[in-house]
Amino acid sequence: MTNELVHQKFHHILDETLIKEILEVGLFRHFSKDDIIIDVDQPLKYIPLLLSGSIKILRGDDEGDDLLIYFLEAGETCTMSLACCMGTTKSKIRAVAEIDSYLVMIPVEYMQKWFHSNESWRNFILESYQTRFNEMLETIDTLAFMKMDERLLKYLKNKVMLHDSNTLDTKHQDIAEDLHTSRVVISRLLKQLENEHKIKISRNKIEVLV
Amino acid sequence: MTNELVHQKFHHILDETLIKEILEVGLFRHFSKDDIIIDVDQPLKYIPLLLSGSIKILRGDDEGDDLLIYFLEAGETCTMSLACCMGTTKSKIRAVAEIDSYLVMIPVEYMQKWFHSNESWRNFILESYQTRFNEMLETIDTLAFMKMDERLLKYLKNKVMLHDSNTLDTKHQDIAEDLHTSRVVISRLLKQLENEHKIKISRNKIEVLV
DNA sequence: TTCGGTTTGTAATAAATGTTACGTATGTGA
DNA sequence: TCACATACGTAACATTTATTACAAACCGAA
Repeated sequence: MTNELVHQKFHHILDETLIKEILEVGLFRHFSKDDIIIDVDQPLKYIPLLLSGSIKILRGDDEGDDLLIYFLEAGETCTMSLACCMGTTKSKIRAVAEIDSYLVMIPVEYMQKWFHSNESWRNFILESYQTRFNEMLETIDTLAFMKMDERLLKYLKNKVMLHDSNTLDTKHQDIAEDLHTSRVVISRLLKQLENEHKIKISRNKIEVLV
Repeated sequence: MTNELVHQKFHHILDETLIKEILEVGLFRHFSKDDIIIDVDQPLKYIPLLLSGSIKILRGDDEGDDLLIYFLEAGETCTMSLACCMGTTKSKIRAVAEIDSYLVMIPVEYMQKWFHSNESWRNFILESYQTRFNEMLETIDTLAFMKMDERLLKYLKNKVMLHDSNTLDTKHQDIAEDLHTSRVVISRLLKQLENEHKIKISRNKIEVLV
């Protein structure tokens, strides 16, 4: 079943030989919602390929403060881990399962080997880097140029897009943590967005109208 | 003379054959201080390798507002251009010569070709990505977790480090643009840093003491 | 239904940053 | 040396965001 998923999610970019090898050496793992897949300062020994679900990539500082950088979706890999694996080998980010998720974990040594031996893997890595690079730029943009109310709306819209549903079941506190601000600020701004008829709020639920 | 520089700055990472090819197909360019090397929305047809000098990589929004992302030093390449070249082909950043600088510009098609044919080039690209990735993370950190006074001091220290001199000849307005704030704010905070004996201010000059 | 924990609303206040306005210093070239 | 542009200092004020505190609403379990 997981084998099927590997084919399904990766055959468009990785060649048959490689997929076969992935099935041999990869470790299949399941994570439940809110499980921490990798944490800051943990050593990275595997490259994750996401088969299903969704993973939140966060930057955490020393005091446990977080900031959402981007989401990982099925068919993608975490470029952070690539960058980390090659260099310091310590994770600089935290990865948390947003919903139940299945992963294949590839031991780093294969990542290196394949990079020089398999063209489709090279392209995959390169493409991943590009995608994430642009997403990091986007994040920087957001932080540097946007006010909190804009950031909040953007965050909500993005979540709605990824979830394929207009309604998010989330509490204000969670949003505050992702955007690295306080719950009070989020509540205030959500109320404001509701007054502008852009969202509808109820307990543990936010309906996005725009 | 520029040929010498290519060897000097890149022989530790790129092999002889490749360097020879770079000398054949690369275009040598000189930029003076404050020259715009590439601007937002310009199409990217070349990968730059920096031979000497220093280049400021900025993110610019629509209204001409800027934010410094990182500096490029001799022996490095701009990973942004890699990411841009492969994808949208339009630059998402602005590159400005910080001081007089010499570059070799490699046409994109070679970048692709070498990526699959030359191991040392592959490693170079991969290493560049790692370095920049970490720097982008650092930038995100700074924006998300630090206050303006901390950001300012960090900016000054970084510049001092890159310049090999305790004294920066820069005006408050320039700093304000790099950090995406206003001149008044920078002047205020600089004064504050001076009172804390961390810097010494004079016209067009800042001496960093810590 | 009642208790108790969780989630949300809101006010009051503080701190950080942004904006406007204008005065003062400093260097340059006529 | 005088006029002028540029760079800097600073006050007053506006806006945005953070913090604290507490009340109200909601929900599930006993």
